[in-house]
Amino acid sequence: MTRKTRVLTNLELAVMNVVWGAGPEPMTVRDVAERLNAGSERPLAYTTVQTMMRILKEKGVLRSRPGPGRAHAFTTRLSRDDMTSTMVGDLVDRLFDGRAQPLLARLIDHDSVTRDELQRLKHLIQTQLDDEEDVR
Amino acid sequence: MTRKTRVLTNLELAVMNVVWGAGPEPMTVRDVAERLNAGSERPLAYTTVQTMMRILKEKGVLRSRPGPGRAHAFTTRLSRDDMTSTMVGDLVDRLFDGRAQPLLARLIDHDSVTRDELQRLKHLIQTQLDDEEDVR
DNA sequence: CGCAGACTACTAACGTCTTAGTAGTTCTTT
DNA sequence: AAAGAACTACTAAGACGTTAGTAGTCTGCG
Repeated sequence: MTRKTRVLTNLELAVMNVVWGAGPEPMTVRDVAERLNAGSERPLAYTTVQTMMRILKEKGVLRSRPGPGRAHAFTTRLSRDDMTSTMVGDLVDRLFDGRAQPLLARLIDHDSVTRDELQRLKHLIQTQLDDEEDVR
Repeated sequence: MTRKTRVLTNLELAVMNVVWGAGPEPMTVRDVAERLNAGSERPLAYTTVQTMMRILKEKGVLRSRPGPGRAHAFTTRLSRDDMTSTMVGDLVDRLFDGRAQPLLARLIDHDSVTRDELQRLKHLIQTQLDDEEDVR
């Protein structure tokens, strides 16, 4: 019952943010559930988290081995970066017909970025341009 | 039965791309269905498109008035830009905790952008920086 | 050893998305 | 006026997402 990976939904992403955020150590369902529910007014049931992690495994985002005690030890199979690429790519496809430039232009235009960040981006772009120069 | 607007799904987006792409003239279900199915190997049923447009109306993306003949004339209530903002914002929230900068950095880094486009972006950023200078 | 707790696997129910059919109404054409 | 075409409103069904319950199994403690 392999699912097509594509994009993660809200809850899946919430779970994965916990797993990714915890570094490379494997996590059990309990680990994730606790961190996820820490300070939440509407905590999710243990079994809900468990179901999510099963689905994430089916989607190929998580992998599991027989873990500590009777629990499963889950580790990531796709990095946050991998998933980010997929999801940003998906959005770019859907909204901008696969072209990244319009997305960038709009992000810069709509003052979602501070002055400082703009400066840093400019340098980043310059670096990128220089790098390509070298390659040539 | 008003639906929460948030994000458009694939098919909704396909329909809206037709409507947005047609300029400001109102469109009927038939108009959209025809353009949508033009050159498609698996055309959608007329009623499918109709259902989509009803949902888009419920979501506040389309509006309709008694149109030509017995049909409804649909016009957009949210521009492509509005929707883009919503959806990009949603992605940024979900993936980057609301910060646009990491998204930009990643787009620039992952050579999804040509050299030419980078140049243009640099200018865009410069303009943006200059503008803010003026404001101050 | 026997029980309580922890854990998994399975199942369920409801919502929304996708896709389309049916029934009913109006317009046009003969 | 009758018939057919075009159009809408309503309904439906399957897939997936979200949320959780139940049943069954293992393990550690008294």
